[in-house]
Amino acid sequence: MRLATWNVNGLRARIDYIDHWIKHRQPDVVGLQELKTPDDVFPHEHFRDLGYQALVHGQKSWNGVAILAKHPMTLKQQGLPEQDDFGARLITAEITTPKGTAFDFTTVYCPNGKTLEHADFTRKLDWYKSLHTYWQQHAVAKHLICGDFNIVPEAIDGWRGEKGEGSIFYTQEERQHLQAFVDLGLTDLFRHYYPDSQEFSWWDYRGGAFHRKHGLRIDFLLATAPLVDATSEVIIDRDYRRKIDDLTASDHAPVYADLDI
DNA sequence: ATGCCTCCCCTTGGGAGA
Repeated sequence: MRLATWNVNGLRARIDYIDHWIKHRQPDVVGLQELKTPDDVFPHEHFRDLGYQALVHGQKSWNGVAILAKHPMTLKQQGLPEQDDFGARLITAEITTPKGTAFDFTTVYCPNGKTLEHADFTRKLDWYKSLHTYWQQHAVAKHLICGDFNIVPEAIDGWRGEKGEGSIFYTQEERQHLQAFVDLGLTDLFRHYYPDSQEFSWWDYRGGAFHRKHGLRIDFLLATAPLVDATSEVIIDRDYRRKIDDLTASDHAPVYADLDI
């Protein structure tokens, strides 16, 4: 079972690029973020032709999340309670694998926060509080939450290293909210399997950041213990941050894990 | 310090992204 997360930076602008990745990697379930697409024009038939059912929580211009699945899937939640006015940023489904294992899959597009001084930074922290509450109220043994968290967990996860400490994405306040999920029993799959590796999942479009290795690891797969135990591999798919022919990549790479469930 | 690039919008420049 290959479970993936990907901030695609515009679903409609990325659709041909996404096809390449899906055909080469053959994921079973994909959490997508930053669709920038209203629900009424989501290309359901396009993904159906590739073998996927889609559940969508979109909006015009900004934000938007979706889950693609090759296996039976039912919607459990659209939108983070108490945070509707901060955009379409959360969707949860229950998925049943061919082996008959049921698990919950949540994907999130966490707020950016803009700057430490901006009102959106406080709202970002509040949004995390609501996510924490949501998580506690939807506790199931097998649950994976993935997405763009817009937090650099440790100095190793940002190209600026220790020099970044204290600036937005690297603050203790933001990291405490990530730690709260660890305290609730979730594990960052990539860091669990690669304790010392510096790999990034996002690179700015500007200034040749990808080639200069100026990136951040902000896209995670967080899993409960039974799913951690079932995981055999975790990949940050940086090849898919590169241009394919004339197709522009997202500024985020896909991240996926293979699980025996 | 700012822009770099790319997306979106009842577009043609401006806001947002991280």
